[in-house]
Amino acid sequence: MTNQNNEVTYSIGELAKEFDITPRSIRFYEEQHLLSPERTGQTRIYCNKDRVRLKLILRGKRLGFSLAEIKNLFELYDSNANSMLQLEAMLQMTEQKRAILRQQLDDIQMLMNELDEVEKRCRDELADLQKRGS
Amino acid sequence: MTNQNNEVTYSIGELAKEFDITPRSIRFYEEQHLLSPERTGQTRIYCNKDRVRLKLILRGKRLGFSLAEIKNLFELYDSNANSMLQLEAMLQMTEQKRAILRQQLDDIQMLMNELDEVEKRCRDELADLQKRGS
DNA sequence: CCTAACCCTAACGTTAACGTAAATCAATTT
DNA sequence: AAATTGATTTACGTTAACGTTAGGGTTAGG
Repeated sequence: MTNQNNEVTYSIGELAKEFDITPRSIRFYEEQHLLSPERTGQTRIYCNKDRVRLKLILRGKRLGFSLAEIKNLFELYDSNANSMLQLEAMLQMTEQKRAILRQQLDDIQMLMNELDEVEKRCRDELADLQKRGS
Repeated sequence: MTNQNNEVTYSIGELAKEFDITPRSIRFYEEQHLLSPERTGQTRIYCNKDRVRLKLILRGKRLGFSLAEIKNLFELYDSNANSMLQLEAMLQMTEQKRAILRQQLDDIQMLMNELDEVEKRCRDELADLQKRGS
């Protein structure tokens, strides 16, 4: 659908289907102030910006962030910080998040290596079985 | 400490302190069959293998895996799968986990880019403030 | 007019991963 | 001997992130 400004809009059901979650979840994110869609009467109307937000929420979740932390990141991103103090606090925040992401990169690298090992042992075993079997 | 075989061992408190978690958590992991330390009387005695396990648990957690999934990975790793069916199931599992990790790598990359943006905007703003201020 | 497919609010239920409190025991320390 | 320290079990409490149920409104189609 499109609204009066000819922008694309979505119903809650459409978004739910697209991202494979339930409407309940989307409403819950709103309750937690991670979304704030327009309304026509009672019905929620999501614009493209809302859709992007939702995508970001789900990405954050995949990375193990809590909804509170994700909200935190949003505020950081939206913030029109104007005092030096605020700005410096923000730089600290970004650095903190960066550290977490670096740690995750390390973790992923190590886990991948272990999966390689498991897989190799597995393939060797399989080859062995096939030899004996034939 | 060392046990009768001259291997290094740890108390629950030592491990808790080392990894900055509570003994309660460690006991809980045991309850969920992620650990199974020796005992002397009632007291738990952790060997180095247990310590490595614990480290792996925490790494899994940082990556957003549930304890059940981590247990799953352990079984996969420990498994002496001997039938072709088991081995193939295992290969499927590793591929599945790999897909998740790849997704996370993507997610991290994107989030890092956004942090770059936030930081850049922030530094610009700061520079601007300093100009006007001087 | 009915019902099917949407939407809504309100509120209680559920699961994972521990936290916390109570009561007890063993080894040191004072 | 008394107190401190660190271990144990048992069991109820807690938080996050929804699931689920109940009750109700509105539009399109048959």
